[in-house]
Amino acid sequence: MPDLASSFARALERAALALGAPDGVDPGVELSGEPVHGDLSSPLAQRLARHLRRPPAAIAAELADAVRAAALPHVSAVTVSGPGYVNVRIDDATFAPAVIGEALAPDDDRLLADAPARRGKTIVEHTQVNPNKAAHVGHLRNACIGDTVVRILRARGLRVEVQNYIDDTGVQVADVMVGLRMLGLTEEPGESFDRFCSRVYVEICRRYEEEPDLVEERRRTLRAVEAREQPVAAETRTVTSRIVAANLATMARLGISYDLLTWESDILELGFWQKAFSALRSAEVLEHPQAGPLAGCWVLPDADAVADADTGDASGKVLVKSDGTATYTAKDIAYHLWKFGLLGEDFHYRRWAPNGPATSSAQPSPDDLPPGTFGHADRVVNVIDQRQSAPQLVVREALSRLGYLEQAQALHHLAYEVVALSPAAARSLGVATEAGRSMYAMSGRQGLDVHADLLIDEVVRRVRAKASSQAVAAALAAAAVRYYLLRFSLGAIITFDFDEALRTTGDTGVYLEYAHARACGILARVDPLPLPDRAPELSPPERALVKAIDRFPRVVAEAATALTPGPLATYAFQLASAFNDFYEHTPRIYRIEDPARRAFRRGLADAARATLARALELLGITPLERI
RNA sequence: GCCCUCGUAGCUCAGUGGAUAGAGCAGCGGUUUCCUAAACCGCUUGCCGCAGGUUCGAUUCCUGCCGGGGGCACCA
Repeated sequence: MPDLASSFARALERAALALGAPDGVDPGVELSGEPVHGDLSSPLAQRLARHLRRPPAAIAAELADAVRAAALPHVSAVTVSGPGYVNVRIDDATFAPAVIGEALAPDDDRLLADAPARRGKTIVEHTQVNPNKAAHVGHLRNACIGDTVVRILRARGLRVEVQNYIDDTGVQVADVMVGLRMLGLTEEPGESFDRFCSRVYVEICRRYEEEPDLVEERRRTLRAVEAREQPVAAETRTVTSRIVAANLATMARLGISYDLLTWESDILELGFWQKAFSALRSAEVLEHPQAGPLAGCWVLPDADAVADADTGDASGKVLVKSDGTATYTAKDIAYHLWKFGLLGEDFHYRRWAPNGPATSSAQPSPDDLPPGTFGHADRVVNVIDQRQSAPQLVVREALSRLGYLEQAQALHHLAYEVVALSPAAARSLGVATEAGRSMYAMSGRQGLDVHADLLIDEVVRRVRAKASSQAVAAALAAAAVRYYLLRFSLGAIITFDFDEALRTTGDTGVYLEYAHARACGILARVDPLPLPDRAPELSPPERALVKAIDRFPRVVAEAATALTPGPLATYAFQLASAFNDFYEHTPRIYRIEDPARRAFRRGLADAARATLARALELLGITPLERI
C-alpha cells in the first residue's frame, strides 16, 4: 500500500493538472504544524496561485473537492484553512491498524516502496585510515557515515560494494617503517600494534627535526616502497597488514565491515597508473612543460586556466612528478577508472581472513577469487572529508576529459566536516589551551588525537555498571558512539568532547537502546494477539506514535536520495521519544481487560519495536532486547 | 586574493520556501505499591550573524558585509 502522504500528494498533483497547472509543481505535503487543521497539509494552492492567476483560497477549494472525490483510504475529512492550505484528516480507526500491519508484515517491504530502479552497482569507498597508526574518532566518523549510507542503500534494494582503500605507499607509512627500524622502541605490555605504531609515528616525526639523517632514511624508504623494491616492499606490506588488521578490528566493534580492501601498492605494482597515464596521453589532456616551476612534470591543466598556458605559466594538478613518480591523485584517477570498469586491468583477489573481506593482490595465488568479481560500478560514492574536495574534483575532471562524462556525473564525493577537539579534550591531551580558541584540530602526527578504541573503551566503562552483561555494555557503547557521530549534519564540525560523547541520557544512542529494550519488555509480558480491523479511539501519544511509525519509509527514502544519515538518526530519536511518551502515558497493556484494546495496544508497541529495530539496524546499531 | 563551508536558546545541535522555529544538555521544581526512572512531566530562554533583493510568503533561495573553520603542494 502506498503511504497516505504520497497518495495525498498524487491526488493533489492530478487535481492540479486538471485545473491547468504546469507539470511538476511539488505539492509539499507535510505533517500539519497544528493538529487543529488536520493531519497532513499541502500549500499547493498558494504555489499555483500565480500560474493560474486566481486567488489561492479558490484553488484550494477545488483541490479539496478533487481530493474528496478521490476517496483516499483512511481519510475522514478534507478541509481548507488559512491562506489556502488543503488538509486531510486521518481516520485513525482504519489508518492505525494499516500502519501497524505493514510494520509487522513478515516480509516488511516498506523501504522498497518508490525505490528507484537501478540495475547497476554502487561502490561506496570509506574509512581509508592510513595504515601507519591507530584509528581516531575522525576516522570513526568517516566509517560510520559510510557504513550507514551503505545500509540505507541496501535497504532500498540497491547493489552496493564497500571498499576500503589502503594507502600503503605514502610518506606516513615510510615514517613508521623508519621509526620501527631506527628508534628501537618496543611494544608495552597490553599495547596493541596500531597504538604502538601511533607512538612510533609521533616519535619519529619529532626526531626528524633534530636528526637530518633520519629524513634521508625516510626518502630512501619511500623510494623503495614506490619502486616496489624488495625486501622493503614486502616488509612494509607485513607491517601495514598488521595495522590494517587492528584498524578493521576497531571498526568491527561498531559493526562496520567491508567487501574489499584495495591496496595502493597493488595499483602501483600492477601498473594501473601506467595504463591510465597512456589513456590520458592519448586523449591529449596532459601538459608536459619544459620550463617554469613545473618543468618535467606531467600536469592536468586547470579547466579555467587553459588560456594562461600560452604565457608559459602552466597551472594545474601535477600527476607525474619530475622524478617520474605518480602523485596520490594520479593513482586515484587510475583507481577510479578501475572502479568504473574502464581501465582494462584487474587485481587478483583473495580472502583477507576466513570470514573477512576480500583483499586485492598484485600476485596470483592458488585460492584466488574469480576475476571480475569487484569493480564495474555504475555509480561511485566516496566518503572523504571536506578538505579533499579539490583533489576529488580533479579525479572527476580527469574522467570527464577522457570522455567518460556519464561516469564523471556518477562520481559523488560525499563530503563531511572533520572532528576537532574541544578545549577540554585538547587539554586532556596536553595541549596548552590558554589562547581561548573554541576548537583544536586533531593531528595523528603530533599525537593530538582521541583513539577510537580508547573512546569505545571509555564508554564501555561508563555504561558497564548498569548493564546486565559485558556484551550488553559493548553493544551500548557501540550504539552511543555511532549515534554521537551520526546525529550531526554532514556540514557540521563535531567538536569532540568527552562529556558529550560519554553521556548516556537524553539524545543519545543509549536512549534509543533503552526505548527498544523497553518495548521488548512490554511484549514479553503479553502474548501476541490478532490485530483488530478497527482501532479504538486513540490518545494523543498513540496517535503521535502511529504517525511516527508511518513516517519511517519516507525518512529512509530521503536519506537514501540525499546520501546522508543525519535525518535517520534524528528520526530514530523522535520515534524512541514517541514510544517513551506512549509508554509513560497509556495504561499498562497487561492490565487492559478489553480484548480489542489490548490487542491494538500490543500491536502498536510491537510495530514501534519493529520499526525502531529497523531504524537502529540502518544506523548500524544492534537493537538490544534487554539492557 | 580566489573557492568551499558554517553562523539558530546560556552550551551542543536539529530543522524547513509556508500557519505559533524545535530537541538534548545545563538550571529550578515534580513523578516510582514492580510492562526497565539510562524514563517521564512542568517552568525558564530566541533581532534564526547584519544589510539588501526575489516572492503572496524568507530562518530557508540570491547578492554584499561581518565572524569562525577549511582548501588552493612535484604531501597523501
